[in-house]
Amino acid sequence: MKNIPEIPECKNCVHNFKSIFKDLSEDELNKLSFDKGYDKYKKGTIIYNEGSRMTGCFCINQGIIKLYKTGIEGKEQIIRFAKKGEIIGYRSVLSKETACTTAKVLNDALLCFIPSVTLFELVQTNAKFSMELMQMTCRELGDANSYITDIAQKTVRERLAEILIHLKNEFGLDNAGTLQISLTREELANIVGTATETTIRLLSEFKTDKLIDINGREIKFLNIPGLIKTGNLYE
Amino acid sequence: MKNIPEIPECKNCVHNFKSIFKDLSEDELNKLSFDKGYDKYKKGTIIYNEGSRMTGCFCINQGIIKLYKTGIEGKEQIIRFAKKGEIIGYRSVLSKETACTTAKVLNDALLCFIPSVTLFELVQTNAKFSMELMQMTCRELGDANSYITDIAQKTVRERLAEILIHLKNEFGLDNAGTLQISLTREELANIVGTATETTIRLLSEFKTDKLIDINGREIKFLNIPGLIKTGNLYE
DNA sequence: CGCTAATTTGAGTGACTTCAAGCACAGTGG
DNA sequence: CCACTGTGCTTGAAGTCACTCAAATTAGCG
Repeated sequence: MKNIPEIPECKNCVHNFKSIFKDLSEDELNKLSFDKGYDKYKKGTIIYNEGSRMTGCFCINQGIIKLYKTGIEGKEQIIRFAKKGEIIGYRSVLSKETACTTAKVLNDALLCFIPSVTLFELVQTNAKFSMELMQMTCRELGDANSYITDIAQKTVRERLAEILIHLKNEFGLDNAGTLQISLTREELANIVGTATETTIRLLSEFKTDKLIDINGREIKFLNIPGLIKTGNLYE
Repeated sequence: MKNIPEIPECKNCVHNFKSIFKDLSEDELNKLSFDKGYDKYKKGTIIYNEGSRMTGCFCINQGIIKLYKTGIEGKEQIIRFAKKGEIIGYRSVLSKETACTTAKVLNDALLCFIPSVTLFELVQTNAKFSMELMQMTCRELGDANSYITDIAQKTVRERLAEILIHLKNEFGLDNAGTLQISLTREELANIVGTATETTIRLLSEFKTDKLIDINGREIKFLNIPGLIKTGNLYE
């Protein structure tokens, strides 16, 4: 199991996706490459735990990471997923609090580790980067506030439809319309904030209503406007 | 209605509470004072609406502001309250998005208006201030994530107890143990994310259980550890 | 080794319970 | 007098429990 690819150079990586590091100078990118760690993580590995002190944040080079909080009686509440090009753990590093979520590998991942000092240095010296980071946080905060409203006011049915649309926007569909992230029913339930059985029943209903088609964990989108309507979105 | 007090000097105001502007230099504080607007707002006034473009943010010199989103069928979801020394609207200014909440005056308020350019200038030139602002946002994001988990997993009863404790920490009690913010049952319901009737019933139950005492809108805390337990907090 | 047997994990269903929303209406007090 | 509070009653959405079934893993063993 020792075929970790060569450590990627930040300056090559950064421009492939609209990375948070896109405003860094050549020198800063080189320094970042020099400072950072790099490792492979298998599915199911915990990258960091809720409540642990962070020594840096992670940039995802490959794979999908699930970020969740552990609530009453150990039930997980999924806060978000992070994919290629996104960074995780930055919130806790910046606020100097302990991690507010647990990060677990959903799809085998390659992660770069950016030490706290390096991140702070960049924030202090590069105002554009700092601004970019701030804006990302603000956007995330806006999303969180929206989700609070939804979870407080919408029915489970509406929320499930909404989450499906959200996952589509985040991870996309293949040519056949199949969602490009594979989640168990339980995970789906833990995003929506409901019981696994309820999620199963509602997915069946959506299938009956010809909104989606299901093949195991594959979810194929048949009627996107219908889902949007079911989720009470954009109104 | 023209007895607006003299416009407060930022340099005098900033040190009274742990303001976000505490790291500004004398010059920067003077410039801030010079740039800013100042006005009195009566209870019920809308300061800005969800979806509107922001031209600046507001710093609260006096009063309490209610920040809420409007959900399905106009039902309001209260996101937070802001009081003396806190700033509102900054998220939308920084992220250059439209306002994600509506801001309404709960208790007659005196607000300073900080134009966007002034805020951006400070962020660009004062790394310490920028850092402080970022940390505030990160903390708020952490809180939002926690609340998502609570609202998704806890019962209404637990959430109501939790909110009462939270309001206590935010607004304090007087000597008699009475909560120093006055909310209608409906507003309380709109924080918790439940129906007004349910809130009324639960408050009565809390009273029966000797956790609180109620006199109209006055809520007196009788058994704080009991409330903490009811809210499933710190476990 | 290869091929069952045993165990685990996830998906799906049905029956039952319960929490909380919704509706209607009666006070009440600023 | 209108907005807010409070109460009773009903209904429904969603949670819980208890299973079955299928597929995937792991163990066992000749």
